[in-house]
Parts: sequence; C-alpha cells; structure tokens
Amino acid sequence: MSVNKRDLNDRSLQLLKTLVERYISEGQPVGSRILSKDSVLKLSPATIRNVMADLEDLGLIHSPHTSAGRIPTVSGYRLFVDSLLTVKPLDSKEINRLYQGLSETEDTSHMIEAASRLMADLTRMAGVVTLPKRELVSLRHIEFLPLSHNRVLVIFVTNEQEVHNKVIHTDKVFSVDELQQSANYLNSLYCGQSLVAVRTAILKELQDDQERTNLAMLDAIKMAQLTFDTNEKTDDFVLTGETNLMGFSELADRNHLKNLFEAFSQKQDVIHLLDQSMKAEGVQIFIGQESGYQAFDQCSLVTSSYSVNDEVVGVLGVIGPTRMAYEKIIPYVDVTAKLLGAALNPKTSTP
Amino acid sequence: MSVNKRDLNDRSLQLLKTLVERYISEGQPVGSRILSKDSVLKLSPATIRNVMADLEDLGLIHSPHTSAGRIPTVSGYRLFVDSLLTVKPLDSKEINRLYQGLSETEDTSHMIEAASRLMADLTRMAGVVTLPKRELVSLRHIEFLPLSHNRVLVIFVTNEQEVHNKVIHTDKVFSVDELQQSANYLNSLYCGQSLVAVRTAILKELQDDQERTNLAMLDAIKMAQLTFDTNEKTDDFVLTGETNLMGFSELADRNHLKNLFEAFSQKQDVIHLLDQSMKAEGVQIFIGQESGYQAFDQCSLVTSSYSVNDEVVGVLGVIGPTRMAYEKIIPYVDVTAKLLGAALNPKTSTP
DNA sequence: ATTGGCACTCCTATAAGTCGAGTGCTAATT
DNA sequence: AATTAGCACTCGACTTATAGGAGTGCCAAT
Repeated sequence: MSVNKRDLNDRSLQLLKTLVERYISEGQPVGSRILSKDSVLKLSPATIRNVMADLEDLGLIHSPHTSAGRIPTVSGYRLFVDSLLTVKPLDSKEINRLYQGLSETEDTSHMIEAASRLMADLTRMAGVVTLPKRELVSLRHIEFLPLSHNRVLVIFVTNEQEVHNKVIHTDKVFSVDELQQSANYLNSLYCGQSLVAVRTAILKELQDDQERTNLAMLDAIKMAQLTFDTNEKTDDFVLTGETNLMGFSELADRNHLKNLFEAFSQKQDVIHLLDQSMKAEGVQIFIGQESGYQAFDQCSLVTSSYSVNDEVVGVLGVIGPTRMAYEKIIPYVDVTAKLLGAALNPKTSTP
Repeated sequence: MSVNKRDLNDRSLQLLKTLVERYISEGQPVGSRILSKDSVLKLSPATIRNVMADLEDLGLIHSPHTSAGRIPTVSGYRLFVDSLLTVKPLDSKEINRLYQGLSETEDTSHMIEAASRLMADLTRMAGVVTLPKRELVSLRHIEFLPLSHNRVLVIFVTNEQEVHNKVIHTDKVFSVDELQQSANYLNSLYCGQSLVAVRTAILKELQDDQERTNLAMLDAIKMAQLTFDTNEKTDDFVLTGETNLMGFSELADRNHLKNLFEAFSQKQDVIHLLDQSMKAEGVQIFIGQESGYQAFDQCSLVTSSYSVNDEVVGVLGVIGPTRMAYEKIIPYVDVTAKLLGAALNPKTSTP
C-alpha cells in the first residue's frame, strides 16, 4: 500500500524530495524543466521525465492533466515526511514567543487556549489542543448540594482553581447535613491526590469488606464513585484560527469548507482523530485522506501528545492544507507540546 | 435618509412589495415583465418600468447592470419589513417542535443551546442566543476557597444547579475557617435572593454604619461585593448553525465568509449588536450594513429580546443573508423568544 | 395616465483560435 | 546501458468573435 524508502534509489528520492519541496513552496504542478534546474542532481529534463514516470507508476506523484507538471499524492507526501524531510529547528525568537505566551497565563484553561492560539498565529493555520486528561489533575476540594428528587450536584475543584460540576443520581435522598458530612469525609481523605488515584482508592474501598466502614462513609464513597467513575476520555478541545483555513485555495471549495467546519463544530471526528495521536509519543502526521474522514480530505493534521511528568496527558496540533510547510510546522508542534507540558507541571512552574 | 411609507402611493408600495417578495423567493433580479404578471396590479411592463424608475430614484431598488432587473437596496428591504411585510404565523407543528425541544432540556445552559439550535435548524441559518442576565438568577449557595497570595476562589451556585466561579483579590490573607465562616454567613443571609438583590443589599450594608456589623461579617460582605460588584453585561452567547451560512451564494465570497466567521469567533461585534436589541422589546431587524459592521455586510440579523417575569433578560436571533424569508423568520424568532422566556421562568416550569 | 413600439445596452453562452507548458517516445549520443 | 536531444502531440489557459436574449428608457400613440 505505501511505498518504502528502500524501494527507490537515491536519485529518485532526491528528485521526489525536490519536487515536493517545490510544490509546497510554489503551489504549482512541477515540471521536468523546473526540476532540472532546481535539483542538486544535474540531469536533463528528459531523464527527469523518465524518473517521474517511475514515481508516477509507484503512485507517489500524479499529473492533474497531460500538459501539467506533477504534484505529490498522499503516498508521496507520506514518504516525504517519513524519510526525506529536513526539519528546520525553530529560531530562538520563536521559541521565546511560545514560552512567553504560555508563561503569561494564569490557569490551565487559559494556558490551553494560549497554546492553541500561539500555534494558529505562528503557523497561520488552525491550532487545536485537547484539555488535559484527568490523570494530571489532583483533587482540591469537593462539595455536594442536594437537587430535587434524588439528584445531587457535585462541585469539585482540581489543581489550584479549576472548578468542575456534575449531577449524579443517588439511590436515596440525602439531607444537606449528610451531604456535608460526606464531603468533609472525602475532602479529608483524598484531598491532594490525583483523580485517578482517587478513583482507584474508591474502587478498592468499595470492594473491601463493606461492614468495616460505617454507613455515612459508605454513602460518601458511593457518591464519589458516581462522580469519578466514568472512564471519561479526553472529550473536548480548544480550536483556534479556523478562519485561517479559509484563505487556502485548495480548501476554497464551498462544500469542502462546509464539511470541514461542520466536523469542527460536531467535534467527535476531531476528538477521535486526536485520540489516536494520544497513544503515541512525539509528533504524528495525518495526511489527507489518511485520517479516514471525508471532511479532512485536503487537510493534514500534525499532532504531538504532551506530557507532564513523563505521562501523556493530552494532544495538540495544527490543522492545515495538505500542502503545508511540514519542515516548519513539525517543530512548532513539537516545541509547543514540550513547552505546554513543562508549563503544566505544577512542580516546575513558579507560583 | 430612509424612505417613509407615506412618501409613496399605494401602487408603488404594492409593486415594491411584489418585487421584494419575488427577489427573496427566486434570488434573481426582477424585471418589469415578471412583475407585470406577478403583481395583483394589472399593469403593463412599460408602466411598471416607470414606477421602478421612481423607486430607483428613491434608492429603494437598483439594477446590477443595464439589462438586468431590479433588486432591493437596504432601504428597500427596510421599507419592506417595516411597512409591507405580511408575517406568516407558524403552524402548530412547528410551534410544537420548538416547545418540545425546549422542554426536554435539563438546565438553563442546555436550554439556551437548544433554543439556538432549534432556530438554526428550522431556519437553516445561524441561531444565536445570549446567556440570561444575572438579574434572572438567584443565589443558591456560595463558597470560598483560599488560593496562593491573597486571592480567593469563589464558587457560587445559582438557580438550581448553575455553577459559576471567579477569583477575587482580597486585602488580607484568610484562613480556611474564616472563609468558611464568611460563606456560612452569606448563605444564611442571601440564599434564594436574586443576584441583583444581593448586590444592592450588600452595597447598602457597606454604606450603613460599619461599626454595628462585626468584623467577620464585614469580611464576608466585602468578599461578596468583590464577587458580585461588576456590572457585568451579557458577555457571551451561543451560536449554532454557522455552517448553514456557507451554503448561501450571496455569502460565498471567501473574504466575506472569512470576515464573518472571524467576527463570530471574536465575539465582541456580535455582542455589541445583540446588546442593542436588548434595549427594545419584541422583534428587531438589522439589514445589511445597517449593523455598522463590515463583516455583516450581506447579512441580516433578526432578533428578539426574551423576558422572564416581564423583565428582559437576554436576546436571541437568527443570522442569515439579507435575502431571507423575513415573513417566516420573524415569527420563528418571536415565538422562540417567548417560549424560551416561559421555559426559563422557574415559577411556571414544572420540576 | 397608460401602453405599444423600438432602438439600445450589456450580460451570458458558445465556439474558435492561439499560445505555451509539459509530456511521451524514439533515436542519437556518451 | 544510461543519458540526452529532438519532435510530435496533448491539453488547459487565455483571448476574441459572435449570437442570443433579457431588460431598459424613451417617445409617440391611445
């Protein structure tokens, strides 16, 4: 299905590389004459035409029509980014801008937003950042408020000041005092622990001999379980700079644009795509239809997971047209992921 | 600047009405021949041409080029919606759909979202709803958590289960106990009152002889003031169905679309526009450049404020191309506003 | 006051023709 | 055996020409 580097000789690879680079920078199909001048290889247009015919047979490039040059196919881009790309490191000014931009934020959600916006601004495409997984966050405070029927409003604060809330349905109706007691119990027991740790502790508690724990404690544990049980995935992300995508001619088609933006507002496809990158560390790239989603047909997605304390807690990335300057986008995403991970680390960040 | 109904005779008005209706339904410039057949007036094309020339002189219609028909100008649309429009009442099926859609929601924010989405779906344009003003909401519970330095995280619950939070900067550093005490005091005193009522009560309290209140109480009052002091305007809205706007040929221009969507994501222009409608009751319409914002050039905005207990608490509306079916959109917006107001009223809604 | 008639304008669509870029193939060259 | 020059060919982009038609404005007739 996909073509390996070893299936080709150096000359063909060099030619493909030059062709893709040229196409990315100029946006026009690349012909043999141009390649003959552009490439470090000193070959006549005729020779290059032969090589290009081979590359076309392998499905790496194709011609929009007879008398146009060639443009890379998805496979061509894939081989290019996997094996031929020479990544350009960011200059310190840009790193600094990212660093500054992330430092100036006051809390996690602002930082996520800033990361997304910085990437969008720097790359002039769309930036996306998932909210950090719960593993990262530690419980600061929990509180229960009774609602009508046997529903309870749970408010819990994580990290420094992130407030979450959730409605749970309990077996019986609790009084304000009972709820207060439960909250006190949980606060004293689990404060400062990560949500994951809390969850496992609670499960263990439930499995243990239940008679040992008194009834009030059991109620508290049960409510905590309802609150934290869902194995909630990363279920939301911050997307900025979508409008940048409207500038690209390859996405100019109205239907294309509509599908893309519908995918953005429906969120689920984007989430699923980002979830895939969650599994791997480092930069990942989805080119064109590789994503499997119609809406992202002419788009590439460059992602990187970001980690806190060596644990992957989220994903961020850049969405743009397939024809993007990968050698610049990749380091942007890479560095942003690292800086965001570092900035989120409560141990290294200054208060 | 704008043309009044009385500046024209009935025949001209009838003709303008037919022309606008025809243009709205067909999307093509309307010529004298078509009007001659379409209008209830039995006039020859030649006569109609004379009338149209008058209407053009008044700036109500204009011709894209010599051999095209006429299309309404902004003034033409304005006169049409103000004086000529025959609004079509919604059929009961649609009212029911709106009613059902709003009833099935569990809390305020879902209801706002539902209202926006319902309008977008029914009109196939973009729906927008501002969050209700604070006047509407009553305080249910308040809580303080200490942060680093002398900052305090305030969490307060309004209505049934709407959770808000805010960081305030206090004069001195408070202990957990002190904060707890303050919260208790405020909860006992102001629970169940509207935020506005709370705010005025607090201001009064502060102005009163301060020596009478003990120190702990004073701290509580001060913190409450910091929490509720800002005369916060409606500062956010829910927008849905933006992608519907990509389908309209009159907005198809890439730059137009980009400007429009940038205005959406920047929010401030939209907010300002919606704020204007807040002042008046009932349906308001901004046609094309009337809004004053470049981005809304080819768009019209049909809004209505919505009220709870006869008090305006928010605005909702529909954004679409200038060439929209006002006679249908207006009742959609009108009815949605009324239903949303009713649904938000805690006294009439069933638990 | 209204209408038929008519010359005029300007858009739209179609067709034809030119140009140039780029190709594939073949034969000559290295 | 690999490379290259040469050449006929294809095809899209652009220009120009032409016909057709919709709609107008104006004037004279009703």
